[in-house]
Amino acid sequence: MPTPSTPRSDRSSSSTTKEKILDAAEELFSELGYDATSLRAVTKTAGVNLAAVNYHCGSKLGLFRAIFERRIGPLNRERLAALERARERVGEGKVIPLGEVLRAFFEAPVRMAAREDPGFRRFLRIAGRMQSASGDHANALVPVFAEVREHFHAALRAALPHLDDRDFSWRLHLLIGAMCTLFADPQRIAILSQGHCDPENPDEVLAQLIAFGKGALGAPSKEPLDEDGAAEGPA
Amino acid sequence: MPTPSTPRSDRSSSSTTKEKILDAAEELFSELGYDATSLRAVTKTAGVNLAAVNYHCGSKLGLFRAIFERRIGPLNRERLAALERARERVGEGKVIPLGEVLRAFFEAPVRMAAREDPGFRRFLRIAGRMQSASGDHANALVPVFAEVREHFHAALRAALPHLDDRDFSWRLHLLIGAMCTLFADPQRIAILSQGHCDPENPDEVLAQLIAFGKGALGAPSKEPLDEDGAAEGPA
DNA sequence: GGATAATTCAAACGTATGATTGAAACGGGC
DNA sequence: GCCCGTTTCAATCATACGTTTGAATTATCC
Repeated sequence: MPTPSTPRSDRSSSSTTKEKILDAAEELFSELGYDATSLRAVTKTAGVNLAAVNYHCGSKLGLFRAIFERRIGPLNRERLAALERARERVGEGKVIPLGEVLRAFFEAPVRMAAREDPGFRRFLRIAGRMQSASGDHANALVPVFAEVREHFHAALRAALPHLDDRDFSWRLHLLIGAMCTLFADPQRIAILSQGHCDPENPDEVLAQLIAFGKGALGAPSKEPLDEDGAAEGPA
Repeated sequence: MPTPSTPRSDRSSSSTTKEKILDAAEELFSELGYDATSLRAVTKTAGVNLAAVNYHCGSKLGLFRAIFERRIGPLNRERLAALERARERVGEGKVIPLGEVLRAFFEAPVRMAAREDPGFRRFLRIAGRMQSASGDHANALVPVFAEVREHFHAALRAALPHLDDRDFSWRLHLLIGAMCTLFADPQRIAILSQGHCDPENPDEVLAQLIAFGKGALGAPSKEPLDEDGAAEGPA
């Protein structure tokens, strides 16, 4: 029963074995997926012994969970804090405007991915892929997003009184799917848009996500009866 | 070099070996993913010999491609036909309204998945997952969607003159991501919405996708300068 | 109905995987 | 300076994988 209380007193020389493993696994999982990544490839990339991952994480599934344990806390905290700031800004009982809620929802992951640490970007890619994955490793982290989801669900619901429950659920689900697709492979849009879009620019990504989300969530509830479905967007 | 010219004269008793393989593979790939599905599981489910898949499809990757070869033709044809019908409806040089283009884009997969054949639903699930997958099997079918994508790209572009190229590319990419997430796991929204949403009802799915897409794509190009991001959706 | 091609089958091949072992090396506390 | 808990390491286990083989079986054509 190894319960590493104080892993190392001196970690000046690079990093812990476990951190090296997590970094390597993050990289490989994000590029190859869970199944296609072998522990041998992980330990080789990390420059550690094969048995180290079982020692530090217990199993391959434990390694996957450990990746999330390292990153999900800061991300969730930042998201909820941003929502709280928005709530304080508008006042106690007031409804937070849609754009503000969406900004609070998108800003943390976008900004954190843009900061120098490439590990977080890779983590986001893994997380985005889990939206449409199955298996133990995917099921293991359903609860991990539950709290954030509930808070933003409530805030968005309040900002969208014109929608009934069904419309609201549909749109929120689709919007999260759009976000996850973006996170799952940011480079794809750079290629498909032939360079028009720059997924490396956090301001651009954020602005686009918010504009997209506002339009999608804020669209009218029931289709107006006129048949021509021309864009009613531009004021 | 087996080149099965006429596979079978009598196929009254159930189906061909290859069809049994494709059906089983479709089921397992859609539930477990490509890597987690073994040929042994496929052949066992299909009730055929293990070597049959290599005989009929060449390899596991060939099996994956064969699944797409069977389904993608009818889907693409139906989508392009729907777009063509919409084009004829509005007249030669006219711009097809956004809602019509979106309907042509979404209707075929939604309707085809709703018809009795459960195989197509599974195929859609596989296809949706490929949006955020990597590896040979995912790369193998990039060109498979190219033609449809180009046609709808052009039609949507014409319907959205108020957007610049960058905004347009962002929104289209995000919209396709939202759709793929839905196809990749239709049951998820039924669970997360606590039964409010019924992904089995094609009319509901179609209406929601179109409403979502119209709002998302049709949203104003540049953020209005007023700071409160209240929903401008409801007229 | 016999030759010929197409298909099915059981068995095996070589390799890769996740996990485990037990001994060796390391580290801090006294 | 020795002891003990922690960590590393090479070696190995059992299993699962995709693929291949060659013989047996079945369908097709003349």
